[in-house]
Amino acid sequence: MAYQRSEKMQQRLAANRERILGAARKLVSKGGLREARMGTVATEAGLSTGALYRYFPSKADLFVDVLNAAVDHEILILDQIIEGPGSARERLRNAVASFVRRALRGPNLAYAFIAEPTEADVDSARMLCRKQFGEVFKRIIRTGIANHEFPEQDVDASAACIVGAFTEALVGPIAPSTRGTKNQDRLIDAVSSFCVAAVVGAGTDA
Amino acid sequence: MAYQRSEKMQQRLAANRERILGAARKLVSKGGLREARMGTVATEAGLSTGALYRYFPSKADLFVDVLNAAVDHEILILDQIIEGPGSARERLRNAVASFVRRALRGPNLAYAFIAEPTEADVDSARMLCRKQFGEVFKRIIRTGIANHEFPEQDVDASAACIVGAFTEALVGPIAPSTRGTKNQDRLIDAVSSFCVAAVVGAGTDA
DNA sequence: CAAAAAAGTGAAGGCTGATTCACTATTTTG
DNA sequence: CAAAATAGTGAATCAGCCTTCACTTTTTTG
Repeated sequence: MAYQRSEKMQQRLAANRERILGAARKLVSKGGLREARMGTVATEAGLSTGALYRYFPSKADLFVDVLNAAVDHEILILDQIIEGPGSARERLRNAVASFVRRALRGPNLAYAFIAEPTEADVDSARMLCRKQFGEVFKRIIRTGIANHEFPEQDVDASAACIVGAFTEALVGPIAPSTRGTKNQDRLIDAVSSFCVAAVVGAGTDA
Repeated sequence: MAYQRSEKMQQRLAANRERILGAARKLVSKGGLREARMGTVATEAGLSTGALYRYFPSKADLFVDVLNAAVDHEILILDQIIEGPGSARERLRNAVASFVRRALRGPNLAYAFIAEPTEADVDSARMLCRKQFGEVFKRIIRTGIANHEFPEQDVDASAACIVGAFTEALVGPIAPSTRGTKNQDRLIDAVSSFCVAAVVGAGTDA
């Protein structure tokens, strides 16, 4: 007769899977993808290397899962802000500020991912994630344009620029130093002001 | 007596070195760092793999040289614009537009480099390059602030945001498609407007 | 509880690609 | 031109890691 996993067994397996994901997440947020070896993940998760392959078909798959989970979480938060109350301008500002703040707080790692590449498979997933972030910002920009809070503009370009801007502004600060909270606040402010001003004033120039 | 290279020999060696660099550049701008193998570089340059190591101590060294050369070239161009005539605002706009335009034209590859990562050694060189670009933009922002063309702002943050913004806006377009020239012009315009507006309006919000 | 199934182990296998090196070819020297 | 020095060759070596697999342990079945 067919093998049937007991309740307890199921839970243990699920727990293992979580531990693997957690271990991978931890390693990435510490040393980046570059230093995340399968062997280390296994050890960290308290399993053998071979066991990992019972849960994930390949390294790329595992890390894409980690990436997606992290990003989904961030997107959710951004979405709440974007869909929430306030003027488009306020929401835009808050969304950017929130993202930057969370990134600086670390050890969140949507950022390690965003900033740093590896194998082709994971890399293309990363691209998609950036696009996802872009989508969120496009929505708020469109809203603002509809409102006449923002001038007409190339929504795709603006969204990409926003994502690029805060990403880049994070690259330096994120990895090594945890500069003082005061500086962090200043950075959050600078970056969000930059993005808001850009969107509010875009198309003004020509 | 000590061996002394003849004129002709020296030139041949120098030419080889150039051919190697050229081959490497070509391969990177085509397939990215990821696909640039030492063997291929050698073939492309008409030499054997071993020979490369007479000219460059390692793959990383070779590609860092390629990167730096490409970036220096771009920086030079940016510098001319930044130090040239016109209002700070115009110069800023032109600098961004020029960079984006050149990137879209390809096969320039400061971009392949900017967008795409690899080994730690090359990667850290890339970081430095980004910082260099940032420096250029800091200068023009400072100028504009001094002029009262731009409001007071966190110059470091703004410069980083600019570099991030146009970089990101390029990532999609750059690699696969050469979208029509019309679209390219539109993109160039959108990105530079974005950056100018951001700098002009930064600090306005709060 | 014995047999069957599934989970877990970790050393060995493989792959990719940089780097080396014993050797050959070319240049320079005297 | 012979000897010495340097340049060039490319197959073999080395290294890092992911992935596999023969085997052990645990769980489930009857």
